[in-house]
Amino acid sequence: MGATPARHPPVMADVARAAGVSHQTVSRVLNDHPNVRPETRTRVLAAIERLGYRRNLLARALATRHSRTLGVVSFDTALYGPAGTVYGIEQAAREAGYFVSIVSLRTIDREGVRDAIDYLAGQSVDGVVVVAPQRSAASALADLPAGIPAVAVEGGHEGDVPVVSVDQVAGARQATAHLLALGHETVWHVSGPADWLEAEGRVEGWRAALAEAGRPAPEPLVGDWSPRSGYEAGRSLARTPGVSAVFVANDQMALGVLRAFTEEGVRVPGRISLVGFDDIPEAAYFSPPLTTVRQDFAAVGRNGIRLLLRMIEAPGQTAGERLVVPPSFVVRASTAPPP
Amino acid sequence: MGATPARHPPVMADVARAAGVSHQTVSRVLNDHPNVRPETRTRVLAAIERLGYRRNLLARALATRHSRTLGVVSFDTALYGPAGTVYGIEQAAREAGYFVSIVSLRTIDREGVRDAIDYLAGQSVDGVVVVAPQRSAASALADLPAGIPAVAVEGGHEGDVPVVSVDQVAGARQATAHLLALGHETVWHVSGPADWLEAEGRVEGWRAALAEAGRPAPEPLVGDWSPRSGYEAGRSLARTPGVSAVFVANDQMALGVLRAFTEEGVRVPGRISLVGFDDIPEAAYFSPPLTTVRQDFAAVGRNGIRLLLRMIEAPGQTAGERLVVPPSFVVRASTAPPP
DNA sequence: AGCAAGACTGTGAACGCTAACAACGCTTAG
DNA sequence: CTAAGCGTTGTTAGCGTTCACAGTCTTGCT
Repeated sequence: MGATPARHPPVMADVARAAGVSHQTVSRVLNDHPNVRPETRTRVLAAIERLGYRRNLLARALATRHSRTLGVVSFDTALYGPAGTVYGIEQAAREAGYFVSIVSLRTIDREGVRDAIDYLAGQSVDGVVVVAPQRSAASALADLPAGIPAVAVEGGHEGDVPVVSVDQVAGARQATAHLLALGHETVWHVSGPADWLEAEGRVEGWRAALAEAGRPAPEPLVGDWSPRSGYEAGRSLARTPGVSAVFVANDQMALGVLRAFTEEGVRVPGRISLVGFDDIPEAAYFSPPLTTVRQDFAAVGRNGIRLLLRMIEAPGQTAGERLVVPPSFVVRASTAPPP
Repeated sequence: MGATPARHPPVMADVARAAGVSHQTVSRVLNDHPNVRPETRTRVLAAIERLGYRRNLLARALATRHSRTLGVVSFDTALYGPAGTVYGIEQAAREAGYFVSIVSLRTIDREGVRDAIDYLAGQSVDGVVVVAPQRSAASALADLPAGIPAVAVEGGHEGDVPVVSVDQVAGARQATAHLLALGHETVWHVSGPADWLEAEGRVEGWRAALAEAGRPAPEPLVGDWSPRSGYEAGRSLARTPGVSAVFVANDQMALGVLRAFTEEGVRVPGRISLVGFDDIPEAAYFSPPLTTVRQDFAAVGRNGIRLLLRMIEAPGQTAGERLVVPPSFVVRASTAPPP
């Protein structure tokens, strides 16, 4: 009772003293080493409990040279897609016994991604997953610091970093083909912003379906994912003669289009059919309920982690793998044969 | 050239050797200590550059006993509210030169929150912000491990942990008063799930406004925030005679209500007026555009960080502060006088 | 010239943990 | 009866930083 109670939280040595053993024995108990006498173990455990001891993970990571922490580099985690992916990542990592440290970039350029990864490397993360939906982000992966396992999700294939993503082209193709099969002459497109790989993939799929059917591809209207930009595209489309089917690159813009059509007196799907992309939770409750392409973002995140863990556990084969999650097409009430 | 190139990334000692100085001088350069000769500084900098040296933040944190990292405990980061808040937190923390480590709980109970905070404490985070929109989470804050600065956001007042949140009561009151002022006899309510503090606050504000006007409060319908639950409430409401105004506890449910009304042939705002809560990006493009209460989630996150940093820099006055962000009322086209 | 004050740099010891090895006591076989 | 073997524990040395202190080398002043 002579020593003043430590002002700092207890450390391993304190526990050792309290239990009458060496710090190393405490460490052994904590790490489930086999050769500790049961009685000693319980004594140590009791001391830990009594002192409220918590092991310092930083010191542990410093000594072992790995942290059981995975780094995530993301961009605008408030968007539906990235948010869902990051959520999947967190859950999968936790299940595998890893923790997650997130760096969320405001603007996503080569330098930002590099800095983020450098920071994470400084934290001794065991691996990194980069949410790289934009071309600029994906290309930043080309010159990753070697030595640290990394995967990209929601991105294109660049360098030899493994990638997990939803097959945008297939989804867009299916959406377009669906409209064509209903009898529409051609399908218009409201695309996402230029730098986004997903936007590009959807344009590509849409073009491919059109080309397959031998139909002309109208000039796409370019949006920025927001309902507002969809609204503007919708106004323009409503006034363009001959438009009977529109494939919109995401559901939020589709809502904007829908709103513009309502204001302009264009009935959906009576006069114009509409297909979206993503299947946000709201889409089923639009008026009319939106036919769309569902992406399982959480699955993308989970698979990203699975791939990353495989790389961590069996390094070497850093083959530029590519894992594709198939989208699923959800038919609701916004599509019908042309008038 | 005799030494084999280190298999591990270079450490401070390597830089020191390369620059012909002591490791301590390298440290000084890195930490911008004043007393380093300019020439020495550039020599060290050059060596750092040449070797591609990156300081090990773990070791630094271990030595300094703080990590310039803030911990975030959150729940379902895929929801609009928490996602927005977490985004605000990340941005504000980054601006202040802090990093962010996130633990995202699947279910939010006392034990989960405790574990999360313990883990973060083990990471030597300098502070913790808990996104605690549920009563169970908020009450978990009552027995926080002392010593580590913490604030709660989006939560109620419990224990003496400072809280930042949007004034739910005021928002709900305003929404209800708006409907009353339009001439509606009374206002019905579709509430959020039981355990949520925000749901409770909105019920309270709604009740208060009704009581003030001396109007009876109908039994609220309870939803779970999802469009689907709103849809069900909407069907029920459409068939209840005498309903002319509904205040829905969030925009997603309001969308569901809207959909049900459309299906039942109930015109909005012709026969029933509708007010939502949150102002999600989609709300302005509903049919009709939704009158709603906007919450600035990012501001909540930013203020949470601001409060936390104040606590970190000036410990001691852990007074149970309470910072309230005012909501703002956005009138669109879903409200009108009763028929 | 002499000497203190200041600038600059180096040395050793933490920080709290794990890894590697050494040492101890007890059993068991030769 | 002794040596080897095993289970169990303690000791020492890192992991890569920073901190406290002790030096050394300039200056500028008397």
